[in-house]
Amino acid sequence: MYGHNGTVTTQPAPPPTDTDVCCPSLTVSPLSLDDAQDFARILKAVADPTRLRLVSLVAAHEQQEACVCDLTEPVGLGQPTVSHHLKILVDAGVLHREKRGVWSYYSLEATTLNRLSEFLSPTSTAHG
Amino acid sequence: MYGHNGTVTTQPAPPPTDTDVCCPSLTVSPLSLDDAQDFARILKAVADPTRLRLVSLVAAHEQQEACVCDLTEPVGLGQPTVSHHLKILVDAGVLHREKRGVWSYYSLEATTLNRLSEFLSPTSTAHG
DNA sequence: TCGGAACATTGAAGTTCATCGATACGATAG
DNA sequence: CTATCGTATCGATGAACTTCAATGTTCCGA
Repeated sequence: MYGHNGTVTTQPAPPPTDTDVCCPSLTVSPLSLDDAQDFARILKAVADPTRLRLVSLVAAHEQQEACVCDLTEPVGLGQPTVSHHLKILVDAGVLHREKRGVWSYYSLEATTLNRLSEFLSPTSTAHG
Repeated sequence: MYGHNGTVTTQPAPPPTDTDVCCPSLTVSPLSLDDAQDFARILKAVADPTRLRLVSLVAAHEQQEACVCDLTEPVGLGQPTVSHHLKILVDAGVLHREKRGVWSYYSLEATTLNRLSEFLSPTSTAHG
């Protein structure tokens, strides 16, 4: 989609590279609009001081999980606001929600953070 | 400041860990409000599809630098809008601007992306 | 000195977002 | 069944963000 101003001469149809298929990197090749929107969606979920603190609180909590009542006080916000932020993090795949009885326990979704970390890493090393 | 609910048994006065001083990690200990705001600011700069594409275009360009005129067409936006996004990225420390003649050449600030990558990495490995 | 080229800045319009109060939902205790 | 507790959702409000058109600024060539 990017090289349409030039004409393809040698290669007839170069297949997408491994980086394109498995884990696109920010600094290797120009991002497609789809990949850009995909990663921007995840990044936007984390790009908020309150949500960063929520993630860190969940990760640092016992058993690496916490319910809403554990989080409202540390971040100093109301329960609906905290639930709202947690929903955004769950929708983005950063946190995982498991309901046990009346409580909702939130835990880390390490895969998403790892994908983000490797995406931003200037030197893409390991390819899942 | 973080482990005050427990009692220290062996160490008399544990100094702040390297992670706290050098490069705080999202999943190690609860973030301070300052650190959260600091990283949220950088993340917010990158949490946009257009800006992600701009960064990737700069990184993939020759000499790993590009001027505004190289970027307006690929992202399909006007010059003022692209300049606006680039300013946000420069202010966040993601890109570096160097003016040569009439042109402004933007290049990657690898340190910031590296810091972000390690910050998000679930298993903090290398420090510094 | 004048004109043009490349880029930055300003002002405005439309949209999205963070936050709160009120309310609804589901589970448990009595 | 009723009351209560922990959460999720809804509606509203004020702020922030994205985008563009118009204008300002700086540099180079004639």
